[in-house]
Amino acid sequence: MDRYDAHEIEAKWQAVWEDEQAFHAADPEPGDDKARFYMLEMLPYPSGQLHMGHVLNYTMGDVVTHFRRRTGHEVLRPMGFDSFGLPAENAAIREGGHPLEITERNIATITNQMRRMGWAIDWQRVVSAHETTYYHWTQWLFLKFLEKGLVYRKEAPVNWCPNDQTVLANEHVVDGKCWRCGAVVEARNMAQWFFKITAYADQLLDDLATIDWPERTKKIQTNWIGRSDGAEVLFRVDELDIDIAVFTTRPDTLFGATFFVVAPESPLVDTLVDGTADADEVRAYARVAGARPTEEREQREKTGVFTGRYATNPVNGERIPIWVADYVLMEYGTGAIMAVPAHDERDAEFAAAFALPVVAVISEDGTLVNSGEFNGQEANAAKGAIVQWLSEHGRAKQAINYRLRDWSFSRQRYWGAPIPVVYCETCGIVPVPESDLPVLLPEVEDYRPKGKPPLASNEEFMNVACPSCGGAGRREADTMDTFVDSSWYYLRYCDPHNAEAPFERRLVDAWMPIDQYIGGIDHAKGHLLYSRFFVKAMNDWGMLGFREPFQRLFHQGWVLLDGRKMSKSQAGVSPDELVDQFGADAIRIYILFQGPADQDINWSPDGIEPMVRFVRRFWRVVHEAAAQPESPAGVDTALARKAHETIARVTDDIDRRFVFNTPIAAVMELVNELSKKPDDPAARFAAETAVSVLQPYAPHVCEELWGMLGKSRLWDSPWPVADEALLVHDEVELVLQVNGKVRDRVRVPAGLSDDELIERARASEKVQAHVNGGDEQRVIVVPDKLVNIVV
RNA sequence: GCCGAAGUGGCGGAAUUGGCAGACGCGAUGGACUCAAAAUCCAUUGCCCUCCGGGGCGUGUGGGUUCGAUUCCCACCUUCGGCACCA
Repeated sequence: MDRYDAHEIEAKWQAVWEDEQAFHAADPEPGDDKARFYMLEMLPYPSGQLHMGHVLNYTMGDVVTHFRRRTGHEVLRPMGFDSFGLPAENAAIREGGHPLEITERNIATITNQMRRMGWAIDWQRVVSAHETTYYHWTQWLFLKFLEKGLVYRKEAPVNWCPNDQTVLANEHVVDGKCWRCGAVVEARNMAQWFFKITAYADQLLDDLATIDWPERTKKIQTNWIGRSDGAEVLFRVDELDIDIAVFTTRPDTLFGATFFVVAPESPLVDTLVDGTADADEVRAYARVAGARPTEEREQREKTGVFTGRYATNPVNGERIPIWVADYVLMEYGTGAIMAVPAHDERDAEFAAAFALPVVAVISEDGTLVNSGEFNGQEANAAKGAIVQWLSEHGRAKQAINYRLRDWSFSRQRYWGAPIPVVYCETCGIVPVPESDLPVLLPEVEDYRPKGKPPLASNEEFMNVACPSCGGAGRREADTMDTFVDSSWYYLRYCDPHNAEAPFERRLVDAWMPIDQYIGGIDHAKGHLLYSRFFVKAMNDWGMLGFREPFQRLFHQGWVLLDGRKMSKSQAGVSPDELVDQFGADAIRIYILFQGPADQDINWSPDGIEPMVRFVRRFWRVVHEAAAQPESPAGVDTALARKAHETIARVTDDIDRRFVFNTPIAAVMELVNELSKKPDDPAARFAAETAVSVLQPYAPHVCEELWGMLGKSRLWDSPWPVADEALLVHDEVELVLQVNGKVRDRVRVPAGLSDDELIERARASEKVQAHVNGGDEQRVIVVPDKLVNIVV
């Protein structure tokens, strides 16, 4: 028997797969009816090397890829690099090189790491965001969104990261900090580009019901979109002869509105105070309060000033004072509220601070009081009734508000796709014509951020003729957020070399939506929301024929080092070093055997050595079995049954349950059984089965053993099918309970009647001892499993 | 504050539809092989008691439903995650 040499075997089969392009997915032919499966894991940022978190992610995807291939699917399993953007650029700054050079070096390193892990990737479809052949179409899509009115430029308060020196999307501010670098984010007013994702808020919410995603992820998106159903109610300011609208989710409390509040940034402030005695004072407050940094504003100590004006409550005609206070936000609703201190905590605090009246309108039993003709109605029913009554008088309408904001995606950084527009003094903002794409990212010496976009100081890039009038124009100097690149990369994989269009609809429709997507839950409200938005928009324009990109989603857990997420450069845990030391197969088994793949793993190398031992033992036991004669077809021994049971368990675990640790345990059990029965007539069959079902986990050693068993091309061989007849046991262990406690176990033939089973139970001495002559109250029988005697 | 997820041996974890708690692996203990070690193999291994037959307890805590609960229900504790002056 040859000694098991992981490195020799792994290099050998990796070379074969490379030569054959074994995992290349064939393009769909028009009219073919192949079963297809699109398996995708989130693509890596090439800001360093792979770490064990990637190894978990991609090994899991690899098991699914092999399993689906071998169960008759044409599987698309591509790979690419999210190579534009902050992660890669910051890596370049850290290492003191140019982003292009650093990025491409990292891509080469990661590619090599991926090959050494033996992952079944279609290497002919590699896509990198920074390649002109890719960002050409990112720019093309930008123009399309612009043309469709789903992209706009606006001066708005945005999140500025003082460390990364760029604007951040709301999605990437966590607890007021930049999610990448942790710096406290500042509010700044800047002209920025936005995707109008809010236009799809409802669909993004409703269509969650159509996809198979973890509930917690749907919850995150639901919270983030933050839909509130309510009403818009008009309050009249008689002196000025104007109406002010407020949004409320509690129209049932309208009779309890005792004052009215306007946000300090609201343009209404000026209108309201014009000509009042304290106008200057109010304006001064509004100016200071409106400019206050967000963190300070969240201090919750209520501040505000009375405007001197009154609004009329449309339900009862009461005149209530209008205040300006910074606890009301301009961004949400209408920037003005009716305040009901009796039933809103914030309004209550404000009323307490400024001695404003409080009128309760809902009693303890949940019905309305002090509410005129609505008294006695149940609060929820009253909501509709009051809005109905008001709308008949033209003073209210049903309304919906969202928390979701438009996606700000322009970045004041170098390493990204240039935004293809030109500013012209005569024509304004002019899109670059499609025929002039791509707008190439110029090579600049000094790409570092300095508070203004680095491209702005490149005169050669900036100065361009206006595409519309031919006069002097200036290019947009901001670049696109890397999340724009990753919002459509999975579509490009379907048609990666298309030079005429981002993709051909026929190809995308054949593969999409993605059957299984795997990636970190940290992308729940960013990438996963943006991508859904992109697909919905493109579907509306007829570019593709589906409305959701990711049909099934799974989040792998983190690989933690000392309780923290692993980063790309942790000493001693580089996949390369581990492969050098233990071999790829052992690493692959190790990372999936640690526990359920959606659970965090505390990194410790201690678990790897046992997996190496298992692979060696597996190797030895299969070699011993190979010396045995072929197992006869339909061989029926306990070992044969164990093998069939293993097939059934592994298949069900991967296919239906989507768990990856227990199949390894099942194969270990089979190998243990086999090692105890080396002469069993089913020994060879058991060995073949173990090799076959372990192949998705350890493709190299299994391929080698498959060859040793006289077979070839396991990666292309059909997945084994368990013989149903041999899954049924003819003898079962019957559990005997007395009063619900296990007292004995006996082996009985399968399929006995209830009466026969009770007979066996009564015959047990141990059962008799516990029944101890007591009266049988009741006997519960679970056929082939259990008898419970209650005395 | 609102919403959600999770809590099982010394450790990672298993138990799929309410039916044998602890599969599989680690670690530990004892033994075989060896001059010795490594590797390998065998046995034991939830806790407590034991006259070695067995008995009691046990899945975060306290209740409940049930013949029977890690699994279902209620309350609570702890940890983690999302949202949060969002009207």
